[in-house]
Amino acid sequence: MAKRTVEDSSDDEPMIVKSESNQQAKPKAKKIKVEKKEKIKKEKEEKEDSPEKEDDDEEEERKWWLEEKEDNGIKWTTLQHQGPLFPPPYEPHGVKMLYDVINQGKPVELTPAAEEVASFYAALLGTDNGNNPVFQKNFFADFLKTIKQEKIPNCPIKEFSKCDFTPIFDYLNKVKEEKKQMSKEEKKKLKEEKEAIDEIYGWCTMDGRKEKVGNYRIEPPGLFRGRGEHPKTGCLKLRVQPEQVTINIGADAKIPDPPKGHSWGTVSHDNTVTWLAMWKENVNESTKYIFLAATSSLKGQSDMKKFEKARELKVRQLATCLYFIDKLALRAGNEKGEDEADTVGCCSLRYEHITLEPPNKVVFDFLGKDSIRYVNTVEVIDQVYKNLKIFKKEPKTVGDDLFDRINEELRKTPADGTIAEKVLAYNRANRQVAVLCNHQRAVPKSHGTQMSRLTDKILAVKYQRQEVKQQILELEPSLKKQRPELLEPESDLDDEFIKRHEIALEEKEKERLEKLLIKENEKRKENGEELLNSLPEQKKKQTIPTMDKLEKKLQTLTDRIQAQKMQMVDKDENKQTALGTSKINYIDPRISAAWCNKYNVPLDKIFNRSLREKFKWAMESDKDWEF
DNA sequence: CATCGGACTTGTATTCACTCCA
DNA sequence: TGGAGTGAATACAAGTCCGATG
Repeated sequence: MAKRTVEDSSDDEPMIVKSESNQQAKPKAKKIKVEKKEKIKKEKEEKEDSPEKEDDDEEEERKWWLEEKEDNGIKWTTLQHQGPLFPPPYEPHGVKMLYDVINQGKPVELTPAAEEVASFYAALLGTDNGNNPVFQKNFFADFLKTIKQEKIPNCPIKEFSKCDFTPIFDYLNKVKEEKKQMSKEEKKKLKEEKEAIDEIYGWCTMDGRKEKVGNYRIEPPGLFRGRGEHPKTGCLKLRVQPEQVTINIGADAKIPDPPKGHSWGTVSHDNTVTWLAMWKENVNESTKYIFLAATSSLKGQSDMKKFEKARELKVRQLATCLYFIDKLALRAGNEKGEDEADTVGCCSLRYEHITLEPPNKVVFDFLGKDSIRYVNTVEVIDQVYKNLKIFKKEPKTVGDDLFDRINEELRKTPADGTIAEKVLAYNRANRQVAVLCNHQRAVPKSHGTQMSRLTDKILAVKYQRQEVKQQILELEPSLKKQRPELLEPESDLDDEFIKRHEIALEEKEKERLEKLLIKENEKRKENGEELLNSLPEQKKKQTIPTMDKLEKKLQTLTDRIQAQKMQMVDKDENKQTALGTSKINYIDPRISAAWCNKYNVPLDKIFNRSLREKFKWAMESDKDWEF
């Protein structure tokens, strides 16, 4: 098998995309053009070929991504939903905080509302937030405010430093512990209750179709956990009342009932927005929304739009490149390595290589083939000038590729590699995007252990392979000459490991036999037979394996080693990069899906279940699909 | 012409739930 | 068998974009 290694190249950027779709803009009827017509035809044919019978009870799944849709700012025509779910009222626990213990302080009597605020803080004792002075200051100011509002008689609380929240802290921990210790039935019941609520609030009907709602819960009260140096971190986030909430719903829809004894603040019927409910939060006065879930068609559509925009940009870049190659006979320009001269061609032009002179002149200055300087000022057509302006727009700067959308990292996938090798290639491309976006993470603390565990796993397989090789040679000693590799000892398989491994194997075998014995005795007990002290020595009927079987086994083991090695390399290279964000937000899922099809890699090696759900619209992209 | 804020998308901390090993 | 460790799900804060406003 040809061995191809996948190597990271130095500085060519993979394609990334940042959302541009901000819905305020309401462009006039603009069509999203996708290769839809042929697709629809194809779909139909497939249906006829294989009449599907599964899911017949479910209504036909809508493939919105195959529909032509006008983007006129209207997001829906009919909308029905259940409104938001409010958090349950506070249930006081009666556990009292202490104040000024050193001076014979006593447990403090608080009203439920004040107790609730105290408990918010108590829960955070010892955490980063709890220890943050700004957080403490803000919390305490609001705590005092609450005490005042509650008109608690003779409340002694004046200083944060004299407060002792540990009784509440301990109590909350105890409750948490008890929750963990709940019986299976109790847990199951709780889960079912949650699912029942989800069934009601988790769905809405938009344009006659059932769509998943994202966060249908009104955010519960608590302490604002502003990150970094946020000046308001720790402030009390008040309980939201229905009177503060705006419901957005179809004009003909039934307005959901507000909680008993309450009414909605406002009811609107704005079909140019996607939110179902909205309220103002008291700490930063920012608006909070209830939106549809990421898997909904609305979100999917805007996601797709985002990537279509990026695709457009690529087409623009290709066209502009072609224009120069055609007009000025520029060389195409390949990727070059670190150790080669920094010369460029058209596609590898960088930011600093051209300057724009209004209204329509472009000045080239770069080193071309054989490091010959190319300086030229040319007049270009308006469209090209406009394009170049876009390609030089911020945040692009000196050193960046002008035509950054043209190179695809995924081309480096080894077509004849194993699945594991291909996945590694994919992850490397994904990683470049993540590195580019600076999606870093701390190296997981168990990384070392995990790596050595993987090493051991590989060694264990190598050990097995060694044995199989020996068996082959015993069966057919003549192979020693023909296939000397069978004689070669496995790499890294040292005596120390073999010893350790054999002991482990022996122990495992012993355990297995013990279990067998127990089982056997149980059976005998039932049948009233006499019990055994040890299993009868198995008749060593070990049939001598055939050459065919041994060869097959050798191959499986070799494959397994290969796959595990790949996994290890992947894991190690990935230890300080978080792939999630780029996979969720920046990489066009159609690129990934098409890649999977092209290289015969199962989709689930790349996308987990929820991502497959979110990107349903992209999952069918066939192998010829091009960004 | 700067700034504000509504409506979204993106990023990250926390919680949940599952797995795997001692 | 339970408990540590993990990746997925969730919650919500933060960032972005762009039209409105004055």
